[in-house]
Amino acid sequence: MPDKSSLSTNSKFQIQYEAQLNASQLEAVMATEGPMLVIAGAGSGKTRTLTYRVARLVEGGVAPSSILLLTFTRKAAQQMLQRATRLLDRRCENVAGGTFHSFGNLILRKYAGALGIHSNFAIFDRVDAEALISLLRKEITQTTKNRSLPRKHTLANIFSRAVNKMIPIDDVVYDDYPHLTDELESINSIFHSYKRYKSENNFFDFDDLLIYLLQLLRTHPDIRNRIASSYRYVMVDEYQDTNKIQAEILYLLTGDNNNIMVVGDDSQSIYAFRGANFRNIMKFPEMFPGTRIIALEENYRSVQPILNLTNIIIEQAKEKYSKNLFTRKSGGSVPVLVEAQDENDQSLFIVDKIQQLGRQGIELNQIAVLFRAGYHSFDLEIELSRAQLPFIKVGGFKFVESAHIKDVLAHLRVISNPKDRISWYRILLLIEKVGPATAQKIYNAVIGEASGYTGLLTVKSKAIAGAGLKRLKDLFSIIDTYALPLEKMAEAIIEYYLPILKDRYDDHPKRTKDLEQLLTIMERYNNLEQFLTDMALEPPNTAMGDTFTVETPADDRLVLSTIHSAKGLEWHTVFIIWALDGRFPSPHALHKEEDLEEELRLMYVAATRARENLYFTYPNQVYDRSLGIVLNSPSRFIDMMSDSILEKQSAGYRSGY
DNA sequence: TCACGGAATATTTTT
DNA sequence: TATTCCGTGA
Repeated sequence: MPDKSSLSTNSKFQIQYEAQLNASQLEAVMATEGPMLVIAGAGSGKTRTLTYRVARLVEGGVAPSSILLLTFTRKAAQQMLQRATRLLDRRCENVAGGTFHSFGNLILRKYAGALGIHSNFAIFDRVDAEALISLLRKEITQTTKNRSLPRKHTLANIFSRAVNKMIPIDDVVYDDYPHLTDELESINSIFHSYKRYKSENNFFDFDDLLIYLLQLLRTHPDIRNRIASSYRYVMVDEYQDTNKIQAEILYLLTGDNNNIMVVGDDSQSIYAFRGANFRNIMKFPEMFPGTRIIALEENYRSVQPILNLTNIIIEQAKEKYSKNLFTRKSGGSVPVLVEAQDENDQSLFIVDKIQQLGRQGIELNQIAVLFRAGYHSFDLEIELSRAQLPFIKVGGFKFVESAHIKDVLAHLRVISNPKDRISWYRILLLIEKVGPATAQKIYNAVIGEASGYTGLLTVKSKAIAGAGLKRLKDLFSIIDTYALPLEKMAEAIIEYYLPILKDRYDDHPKRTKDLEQLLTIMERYNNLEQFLTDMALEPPNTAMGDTFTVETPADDRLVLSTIHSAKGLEWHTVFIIWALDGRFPSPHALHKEEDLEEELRLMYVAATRARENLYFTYPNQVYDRSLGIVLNSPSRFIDMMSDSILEKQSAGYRSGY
């Protein structure tokens, strides 16, 4: 334990904290003891502060492994620790860091036994969860002939929201899905089957990682103490996006020393759909009496004209901590609102503008196009390819969620866990002449064999004499007899799978490339369970179809991103597309004030990503089929701004098309 | 029992 | 665009 006097003087530190931080940042970095809440405005050096604080603690003699840094993504944690390492030395690499979910995973692998759970649980990602829900949903549809049940996707959303907010399913449905109240009985019934299946088969979905962690800490004071005392300093980034479960976990995790620091910005809370509540941040001082509150208000990111605009956006919020953001960055031009004739006109405008910027010497990776939903960029992606502008897409549909990757992973999963019905169905249904009925028969037979996945080899094949099944048996037989290492196993599976892939997908060359990428990733692993866990918890965040080869910062590619995935990042020039009222805010958010507020904050997050240039674009005259009206005005969040704040232009590329 | 095509339908964001 | 349902033919 470092003595306290050494922590409060900085004379013998090699890092020049005073020279490199402003007064508020310095205060946050130097005050290491006791609870602290840092309210950090957009671009105010939040990451910098956390990084320096890690370095500061380590430099002051705190053991790196007793520092826990919880972040929103694994990448964020890695980056901070890398920077701290550059600042100080390699000791910083040993700081424990990651997401709440990965932390839950880590702890539960060790202590699940205390809850009566096997610690070799497998992790269900969203796609798996939906596959299971779909199966259970079908059972209900068949028995009750109820045709109006919500989609699996909707069901998964309802379940997750209920769990994350710690409220009953009924409340979620009444509040957020009132049109489904007639189906409550079925929805609850599917939810219970879903939970039962998970516990019977030792599966954890994402939410379970938090739920069981909380349960463990609540019910086992001894374990809780052991964990709490092993982390003397806890830091949490993006606190505005934590939910009730996470807040309580933190509370239980913080031992007697109370050394907890959370950093966040209530104005940037954009994960309410996942149970996040920005009021968490207001409640923090109540939860931890004696909390020191520090506000970071100087913005180092954006030029004044951008800040003028973003301040007007956030002023519209009804409920917020007020902050006073200011910048010393002078110059810069007024943000621009561009009216396009239609979606393609919008895309052409972006392409042209990016080429212009290129001629001005702005690198592609300094430019980002942001949007509300993954599919908003489809048309733009086509035009970018046509113009041969390389891009990388972040957010939306993910690589590991795409069908061909899931197919290959499913083979590995039945090897890892032969009881995994979802994965068995998945791989069996790929085979010619095998449908749901046959798959079920085979699955039951395999389970009956009680010899793991090789049970398939001894299944009587009179009913199932297909050549396709024979191939699968051969595959498993080879894997089993030669006890192939992970990489060879995957190669064998892919070789088996390629003909199926070619048969099923027209775009198989692209997908084949993805599979090669998967192999590259697997080279780093020698443990199957570890690999499968990482694929679920910390998959590459790039969208499918991308060559997502290891992060190459030098790589000069334009960034396309959902706003959610752009959190915490910044670019020289930012385009926000589809800034059309009825798309952004989305029409579903109009009925409830709090939903509308969240959309507003989302717009704020998007706009505050820009350093020098900010463009909003919207296609005019978009007919919305479900609403039955033509959308033709800019987002209400920016529509009222005067020309001195937001300059108006029109694109008009379409006429010369 | 399976495969396939056509048609209707729809909320989005992520660990 | 993806999902799901339904009918038809093999």
